[in-house]
Amino acid sequence: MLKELYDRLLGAFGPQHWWPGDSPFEVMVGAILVQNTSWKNVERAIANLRDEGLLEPCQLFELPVQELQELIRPAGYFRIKAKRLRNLLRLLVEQYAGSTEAMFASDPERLREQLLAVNGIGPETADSILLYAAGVPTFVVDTYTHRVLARHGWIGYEADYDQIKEYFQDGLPDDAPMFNEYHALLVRVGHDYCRKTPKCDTCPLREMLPPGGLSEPD
DNA sequence: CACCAGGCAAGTA
DNA sequence: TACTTGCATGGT
Repeated sequence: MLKELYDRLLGAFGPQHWWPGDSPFEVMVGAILVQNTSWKNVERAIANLRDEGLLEPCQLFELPVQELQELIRPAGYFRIKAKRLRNLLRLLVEQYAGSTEAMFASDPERLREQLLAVNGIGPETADSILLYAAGVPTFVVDTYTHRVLARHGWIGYEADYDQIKEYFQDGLPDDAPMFNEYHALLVRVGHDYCRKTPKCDTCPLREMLPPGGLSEPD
């Protein structure tokens, strides 16, 4: 069922080419910066860091917080995100000598716990780092995932992050590239068709509703 | 003008 | 435990 949904989304939209950034570290930075923010704004912030030669763990950790704030300002929430970035950098630099390879060599479940212990990293950011930077086959859940599936009756609106994550991982093979593409496709269909004013009439999923059909938004 | 974007943590009762 | 609010820029 979930595989069929994936095939249909891929057929309707094609590959989304999401987020193999120039380096795993850049992906980690982006994972923090994109929290509740459009990717377009994040691109400017990352470009600022790249122009300054700061897309490297130790260099960035040495940068004073105020300067970091100014560089990432276009991504919004710049004061809190500067703190959050530095919290992540502290883990990377102090526990893994600033090496993403060393960090990703760690056991994925242990690393997930370590990431979640960082103030400013919640489940989606942790899983985004694991999947998109480390290549670990873990499913990333976001607000669109929840909304699309709930509205189509696949899950209940009350389902929480870990329940939705399990729902996907139990129903699909452990395949990181597929999880990568699946999440990107769900964001795409959510953004295009499943907003607060839905465009369900033209949604590609309209023809594959499970028994129960569309439910009311929230 | 209002509303939204690839969340998260802190505050309140 | 279960809600609510703050965080902030840039695009529609």
